[in-house]
Order: sequence, then C-alpha cells, then structure tokens
Amino acid sequence: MNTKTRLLENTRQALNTPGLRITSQRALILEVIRHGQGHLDADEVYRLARRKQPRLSLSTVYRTLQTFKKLGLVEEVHFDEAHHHYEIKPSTEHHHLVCLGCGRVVEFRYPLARLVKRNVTEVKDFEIINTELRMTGYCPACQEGKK
Amino acid sequence: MNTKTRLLENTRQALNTPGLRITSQRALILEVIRHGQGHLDADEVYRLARRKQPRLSLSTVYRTLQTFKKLGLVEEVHFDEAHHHYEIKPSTEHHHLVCLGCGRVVEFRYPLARLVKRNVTEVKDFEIINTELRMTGYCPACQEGKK
DNA sequence: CTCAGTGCAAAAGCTTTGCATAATA
DNA sequence: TATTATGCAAAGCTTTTGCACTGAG
Repeated sequence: MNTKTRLLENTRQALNTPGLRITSQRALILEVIRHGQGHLDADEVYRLARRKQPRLSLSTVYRTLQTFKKLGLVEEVHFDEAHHHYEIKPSTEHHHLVCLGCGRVVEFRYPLARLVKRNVTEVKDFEIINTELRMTGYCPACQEGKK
Repeated sequence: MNTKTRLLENTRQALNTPGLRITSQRALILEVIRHGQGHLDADEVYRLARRKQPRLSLSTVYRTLQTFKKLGLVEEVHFDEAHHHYEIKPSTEHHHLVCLGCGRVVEFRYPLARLVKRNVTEVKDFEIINTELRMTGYCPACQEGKK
C-alpha cells in the first residue's frame, strides 16, 4: 500500500459523512495539519501543501478548513494576531501559552472547563461547547533578553 | 464645569504621558468605550462616537485604540469572529462566556491566572502578562429554543 | 452521468498607512 | 511655533464568493 493510498484511506475514515467527497486536496490538507507542528494558519497550510500539489488554491484551503471545522476535525485557535490558526481537534482539553518575545507556543493540559463550570455561577446553567484559555507573557529565555 | 470640560479633565488623567496630546477625539473615544456596554468593536466605537462628532474618521478610531492599548487603558478581547473587541481595562481579572445562540456575552470573575500559574509546570517559569478565557456554548434560553 | 469540489479571479471585510491640514502644548 | 494628531483616500491583508470546469461516486 503506497503513501497516497494510505493517505486517502485515513481521510476516508475521517470524512465519512454522506454527501462529502474524498479528494486529494482534502487528504493532503488534513495530512499537513496533522503533521504541522501545532498551529498553522491558513497561509502556512497553503504553502506547505503546495509543495506536494502546486496547483492547489488558497480558496480550497479556506473552504476545506471550514469543512473540517464543521466536522469537528480541526479546531480554530485565536492568538493575538488578526488571523486564525488551526489544529487537529485534541482529544483532551488543552490550552495555550504564547511568548510575546519569540512567538513560541506552549501547550498545556488543564481541566479548566470542569473547574469553571463547577465554581462559577454564571457558567453553571450554560451548555458549554468550547473552552479556550490563552495566556501571553515572556518565556524564561526572553525574560533574560529583556534585561 | 460643563460636560465637555469634565470629559477633557478625565482624559487628562488617563492620558498623562509625556508627548501625548489630549484631543477631543481621544476624550470622546475613551468615553464611548467607558459607557459602551462591555464589548464594542472598532466600527461600533466609530458609529457611536460619530453621533457626537460627525467628522471623526475611522482611522482615528483605530489609531486611538492602538494608543490606548499601549497605555494599558483598554484591552483587546478576542471573540470567535475575525475582528477585535475592546473594553476598558478591568481592575480585576475576568473572563467571557459567549452564547452561540443569541450572542449574549456574560462576564464572570475567576482568578485563573493565579490558579494556573500555581498548578501548571509549563506556566510556572513564564512571566504572565495576560490571561484570557473564552467559553462558548448555549445559554438556558437558547437551550430551550433548540428543542 | 451528476453534483460536490476546485481553481481562478474578483470582491469583501477589517485594519493600516501616506500625506497634507489642523490643533495642542 | 514645533510637533503630534486628524481626516481622507488609497493600499494591505486575510477571508469569502461567483462561475465555469473537473473529478469523485
């Protein structure tokens, strides 16, 4: 079984929804996000994917990202900038720590949703769909640099 | 002391930084954000402020927002959409709960920064500047509507 | 063969910038 | 009077959309 066939096979599992078609573009984009280290924005996905499939268009990337989001396959993450980043939907809740100096993004696990739901009156009655914590600051290395 | 004078007086206190000028636009924009219920985006600030000062331009709003942000006077909040919202910098840490049904935004207090800093290894060594938690879901009323 | 998906180009937001003019300190 | 800030218009970016063509099922 060659790489391309395996890729399509994986995609088939991920995208098995009536009416939805498995295309080489979708397989490729899913693969790029899976292997992309963490948090790619649409343009990064586009550039990486174009190495394998030069005729791929940016609109396809955007449309595919929307599709994946609706399917719950990827998650949109909001950093400080104006645009969005995407990551494969994690099985366990996790959050992000962004260094304002070097831009490094650190992920960490912490069961916030449960905690907050239990302790905050306003949240108790909500049906929570998504919980996103973003902390920004300076990592140890960049704290040094500032001195 | 008339309204305009008082406004400028308040602004003077807020903006007292060498080289920074107190203008009627800045006073007005600060006032709009202060009285705006919670979370206005740039365009909302613009439209509200234009009622009092029709010649105000949108670029001034954007530039002023940047200035205020740098001064730590207002805070940029990131919701699900592509653009930013602004609020007067709160004295105590608080977070946001957004209803996906009706769009209502509920604020709640919870000392997350402290908690996470204490419990998460990855965060311990960071110098944290900002902590932003955003939860989305459905409020009681909208849960009803879905049935 | 049909209809969902793609590529391309154009449009649509939101935000930033250049430059001459106005206003503050 | 010396700069800083403003208004206007134009440009920049990211994201979306229309349409004819392609390709999966």
